[in-house]
Order: sequence, then C-alpha cells, then structure tokens
Amino acid sequence: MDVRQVRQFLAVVDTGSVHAAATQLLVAQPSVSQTLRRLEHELNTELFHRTGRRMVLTVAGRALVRPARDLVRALDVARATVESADGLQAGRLAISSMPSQAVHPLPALIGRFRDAVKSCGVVCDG
Amino acid sequence: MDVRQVRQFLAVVDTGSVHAAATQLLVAQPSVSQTLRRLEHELNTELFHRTGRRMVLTVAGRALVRPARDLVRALDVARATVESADGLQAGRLAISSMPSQAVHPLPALIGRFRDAVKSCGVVCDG
DNA sequence: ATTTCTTACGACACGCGTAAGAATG
DNA sequence: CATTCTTACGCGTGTCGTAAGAAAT
Repeated sequence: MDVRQVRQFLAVVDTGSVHAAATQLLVAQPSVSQTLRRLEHELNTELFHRTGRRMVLTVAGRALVRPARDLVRALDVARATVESADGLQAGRLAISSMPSQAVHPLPALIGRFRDAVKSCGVVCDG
Repeated sequence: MDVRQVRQFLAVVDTGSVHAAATQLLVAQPSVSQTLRRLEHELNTELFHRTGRRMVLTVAGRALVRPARDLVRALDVARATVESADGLQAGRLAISSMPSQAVHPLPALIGRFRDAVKSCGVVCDG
C-alpha cells in the first residue's frame, strides 16, 4: 500500500468514476484502473463493486476512505512542516528576567540551551 | 515524498546511523543512503548534518520526525482498518444492561445503531 | 453508438544490490 | 586499519501512455 495508490483511490471515490478521477489526476484512465486493481490485489479485498460502468464502494472500500484521507493529510502536514522549518534557519531569542533569577538559575539554563542548540548545528551568537 | 522514504528516514533517526537503519530494514546501506539523498533533494533541504560518519538531525530533519511518525502510523491504521473490515463480514453483538436503562435509552440507541449500520449495507437480524 | 472500464504492450524511471572510493577515528 | 557514508553501475519491478477489446445505457 502506498500513498500514490491511496490518492488515486480517493480520487475515484470523490469523482465516482475512474474516468473523472484520471482527468482530475492528470493521468490516463488505464493507469488508475491498474492502480486500483493492484491495490485490491495487495489488500486481498474488493474495494469497489463493478456494476457495469458504475463504481460502488464495498464495505472494505467504505472503511478505507476515512483512514485514507488521514493518510494523505498526514503526508501534506509532513511536507508543510519541513517547508516551514526550512524558513526558520535564523531567529532571535530575547530573555528578560527578574534580578532574583538573573544569577541563579538563568545562566546555567542558558548555557545548557546553547549546548543543546549547538549540537543541532545551530550557530548561536550574542 | 513517499512512505518508503519516510520509513527509511525514521529508521536512520532511531538507530542513529545509515548502517544500523539498513540492517533493521533488511536492505543494503547504499539504498538507504540514496533514498535519504533523494528525499533531501525533493524537499530542497538537508535533513542530516554529515559530520564525518555521524548523522545529526538538522532543524528541518528534527521538524520532520513527528509528522513522519504520524504518517507511517496513518498508513498502518489504513491497512489494519481494511483488514478488519474484511473480516467483519459477519459478527455477533451482545448487549446487557441494568433494568433501569432497559426501557429508556437503550431501545432508541439500538434503533439508531441499526439504521446507521444498515446504511452501510450490513444485514442486521435479531 | 457513445461512454466507460479493462487488458495488452512497449518505454521510461525508480529502487535495490554489488562493488569500489572517500573519510573519519 | 576498521567502520561508515557515498558514488557508480546493472538488473528487476512498477508506472505510465497508447491502442484495442468488452460491457452497458
């Protein structure tokens, strides 16, 4: 099972036909058909009832929809996360404290923070 | 980005080295190395700092860990879901209750349950 | 007769393994 | 010198596209 297969599966579910799904995905219909076949074969289950030219979800297919959407969402989240983290290469951290903390535990904590941060390859100046 | 790539990435994260990850995944080291390279190239980001023979997560790599685990978990859930749905073609549900609930709210709840279940194509007798 | 799904086939890309090179401790 | 990561290359598999067949409205 693969997210590519799941994507095509969901496209068929949403559009209601292999043809429309292929159009939406910018691929040819046979590709979607073959992907679906292979997915069903891997899972040892029929995902759709083929009644002539209509694709109707089976019980297993219906069960797959929800986790399938979670899966593609998880992948989108992963990509978005690394993209946003990519922009966080530089930043500024300001720390203010009351005098009573300025000597005990603050310097030690800052030192540990710098060490931890440096071990990740982050340059820390100031 | 793909679950296979993410799996190998997480293996490297967990084991701390490409070598150990490859051993754990039952593949050769160069495969993992190449997968990692390709993943980094796709994401336009370095995921690890290569300091000699040590692999240390970059900021982007560190950010990817959490959503990566969510992703593989989502895929496992998807597979488990369809597998269990496949086996749940027939089953038996026993409900017991205290007398005080037996007339209010139980029958109504059971009725709604039967309706919901029937809309999924499940036959419900008894 | 048109629309839609499926099968067949050839081309291209991807992933993996083996082998060899580079670098670190 | 041994361990580890990387690059190079060959092979098998998978995916896609085009073309042709089958079924249904």
